[in-house]
Amino acid sequence: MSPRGRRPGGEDTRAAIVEAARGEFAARGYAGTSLRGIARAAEVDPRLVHHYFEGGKSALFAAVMAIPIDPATIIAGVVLGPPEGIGVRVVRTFLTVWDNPEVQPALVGLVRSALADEVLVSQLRDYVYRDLVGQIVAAHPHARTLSAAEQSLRAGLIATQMLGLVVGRYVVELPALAKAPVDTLVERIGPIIQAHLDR
Amino acid sequence: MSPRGRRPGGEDTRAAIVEAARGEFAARGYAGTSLRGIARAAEVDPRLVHHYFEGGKSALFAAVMAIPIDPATIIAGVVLGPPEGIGVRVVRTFLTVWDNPEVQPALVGLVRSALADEVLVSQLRDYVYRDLVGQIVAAHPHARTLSAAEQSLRAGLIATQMLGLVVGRYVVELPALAKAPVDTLVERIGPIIQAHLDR
DNA sequence: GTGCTTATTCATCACATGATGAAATGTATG
DNA sequence: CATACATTTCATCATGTGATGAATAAGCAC
Repeated sequence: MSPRGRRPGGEDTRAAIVEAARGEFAARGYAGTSLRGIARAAEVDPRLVHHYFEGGKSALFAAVMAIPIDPATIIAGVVLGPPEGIGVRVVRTFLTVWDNPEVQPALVGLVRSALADEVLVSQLRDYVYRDLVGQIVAAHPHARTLSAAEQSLRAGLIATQMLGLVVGRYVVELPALAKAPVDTLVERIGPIIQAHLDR
Repeated sequence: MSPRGRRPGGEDTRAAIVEAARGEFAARGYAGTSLRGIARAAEVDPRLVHHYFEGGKSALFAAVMAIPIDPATIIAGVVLGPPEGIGVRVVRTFLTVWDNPEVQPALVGLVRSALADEVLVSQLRDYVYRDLVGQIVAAHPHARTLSAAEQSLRAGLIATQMLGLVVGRYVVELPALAKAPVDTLVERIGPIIQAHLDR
């Protein structure tokens, strides 16, 4: 009962499409990107985009921007260890993930597109708050004892700092931020996060 | 030699177009917004958009998003006064401008669109760095004595914080941030900016 | 080779977009 | 009223878009 016929060998063209799509989405956002533009960038017939990604543009976006990162794992690594070091661990972990050239284009594209679209932005909001920053605040021995409103505020302030870091370093690419070594940023920003949690 | 003919009285329809355009650009970004969509939202014939804004979409965007804010004036107000209060003044001034319902939609639309577009983002970069944060750093008695590289880094870190504030409070609209009163944010974030300048 | 399956190409559809032209309508001046 | 100009409407163009169908080429099992 082995499968007949030609094998789905076209792994290279599919990869070309994915790569081109990542680039386009990252540079132009979701609305500004066209399937034909992607095909052009990948030097491929536009029909192939539909062939490999049934469901069209949205499916392609979802497939290409599927981040191979489990937030729970990230959080787990950050939360482990002494509470007085959470700040620097957050920043370091964050930067390590984002500096990984494997996932950076996808993340940048995701943020660029999410910030420009009403429905995507609500998903981003939930993600940032519930899956990331909220977890961090809830894991800190002092911060977790605060009122719910105060915890939300702390989470918001931390989110502010991390969003700004992402936007400044990876989206807007402010020179000084984009060039700065990870250690420098950890050293400068880590304590800020820590202060939001401690005091 | 008084002008003959009908007066350009249609001030209301023009206003409707402007308002609709602001809303659309703010919600969908530049690429995601169509002239016909704007006309539809304004309940107006699409041709009128071209009639009132010659030059099409880009001209309309430029006209509608022209921010009635002079950065120099803003900076001047912030820089005046004791250096140890710059941090809180920056944050307060910033929030006051952005909370103004007159300009908020335009600013949000501008940021949303800028973050999704390659060429707009470079303008945003120059603006943030040269016209805003750079000026602040250069005006601080301690920070201005630092090396150029260090000044850039400080500016970048401050930009991080302010960008994050904007994105978090006005674009993503994280609940705790969006609801927080100005005083609270000034109190929490002001010292962070100050620390970037002082130490 | 024969048959089956996939990859690739070509052609095309219906639709939305930005843009422009021309006519019709309204409103002021003289 | 007649003229002049702005507003508004209607019609249309070329182009780009996402999407689909059909045909051809290529690889693998039998």
